[in-house]
Amino acid sequence: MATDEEGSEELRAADGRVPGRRGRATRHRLLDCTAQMLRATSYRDLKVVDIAREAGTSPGTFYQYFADVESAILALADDMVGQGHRFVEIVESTSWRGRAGYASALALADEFIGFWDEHQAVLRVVDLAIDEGDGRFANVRTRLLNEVNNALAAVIADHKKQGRHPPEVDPMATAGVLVAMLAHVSSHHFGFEFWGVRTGDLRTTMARILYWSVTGQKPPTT
Amino acid sequence: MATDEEGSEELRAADGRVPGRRGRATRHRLLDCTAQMLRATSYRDLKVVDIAREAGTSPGTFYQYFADVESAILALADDMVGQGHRFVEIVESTSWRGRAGYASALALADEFIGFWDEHQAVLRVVDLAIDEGDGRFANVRTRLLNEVNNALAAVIADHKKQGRHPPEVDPMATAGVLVAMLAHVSSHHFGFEFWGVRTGDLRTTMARILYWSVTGQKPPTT
DNA sequence: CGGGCTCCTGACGAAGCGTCAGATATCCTT
DNA sequence: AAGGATATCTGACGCTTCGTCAGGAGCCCG
Repeated sequence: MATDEEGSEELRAADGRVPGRRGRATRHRLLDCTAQMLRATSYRDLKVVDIAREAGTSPGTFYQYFADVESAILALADDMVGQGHRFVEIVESTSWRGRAGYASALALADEFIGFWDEHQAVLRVVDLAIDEGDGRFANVRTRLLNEVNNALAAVIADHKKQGRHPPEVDPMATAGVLVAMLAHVSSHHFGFEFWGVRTGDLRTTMARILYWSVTGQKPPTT
Repeated sequence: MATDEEGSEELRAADGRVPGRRGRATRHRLLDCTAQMLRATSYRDLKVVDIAREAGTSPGTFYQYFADVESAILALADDMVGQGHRFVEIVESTSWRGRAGYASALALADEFIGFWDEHQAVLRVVDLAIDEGDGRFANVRTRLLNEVNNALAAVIADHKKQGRHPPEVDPMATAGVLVAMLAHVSSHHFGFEFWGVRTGDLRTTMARILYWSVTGQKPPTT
């Protein structure tokens, strides 16, 4: 079904063998150095030789564990996917009614902004690779956001069932657009400073749009 | 003040001279081939040699007019900026009240989706280069969207003055988030098919969010 | 202690980049 | 219309980075 390549059970080296203790340690060291150098250097300037040297090994060794630099970053991104659950917990924590609901909206905006700040180095490469048409990274992004998306869609569908949304509201499309907004604005919030817009204002704005789109009600005045 | 490099008045070749008739023709031919090959090939696989050969010339000639492939695409992107005016016309065409306003919202969503489909090859590289921290492309994107952004902010500010928005609404931040949403969803609308969301649904969803965020009113039922 | 497996090395050929000295085309002057 | 000056083009070259591979070093166990 799925390729054996990055199979979840067995880790394989380039030559097909299953790495032992020493091999796994080297692989891990290479990943650490990749992550560390990704924060300092621009992704395009990340050379295999440099990573290998930083990890105290040689380029040949790097290629034993990863097909290229992107594959190494893909592994880093993969480790990040599980943390997408943080978003779901916020979405499902309240009924989204009244002030508590608006607080959830704010919390969700905060969580997105914080998450993107925390993982910006890796996430930037994810977006970059997706723009270049790399399906492996599109898959990672989908897995990261799928849960929140579905959770949000469920809440919206619920509100629709209670007559708070007109029939033409599509819960899945609405959730998708909201998640896209959250992810993209979080990713580029520094770029807004050109227009004199501070992150705090973006946070409130996104929370208001979120609250209205989910509940169909105006946000409570603060 | 600004660099003379890409000065709006005088076009310069690599050696500093102002190109004549033949030179400008060659430059134009190179740009055309770049645009054409960008649609067929992935940006990463775009080689200077290939572009030059396609244009019936040699790599040396390419470097006479552009520092690298990115610079050529930057020139293409620059030519696109002026068309951003299409968005402004829609924003300013009505008072945003009632059905006519909602029609504007729909039209704006359509225009964004259409524009991104039309220029996807170049816009993809723009986003890509921005993610890599290239200020020249960030500048292009800003110039492309600045007008709509300001126009939208003005409309929102107007509605706020009329008491349709609470004081905590920041027109500039709201406009920024809306434009970000429009641009990003338009750019990735095919990616939504994973969730079974069709472009038509995205269009309606964005128009609703747009209408509410601008006017503070629920969209009229269709 | 030695055979066999695991793991690592660093030099190498391929490929793309950007440059430059010289060749060619075009224009202008007289 | 010839001839010189300027504009434009060429393609081979040196450089860098990439990914590979044949062989060497380390480790474990009988």
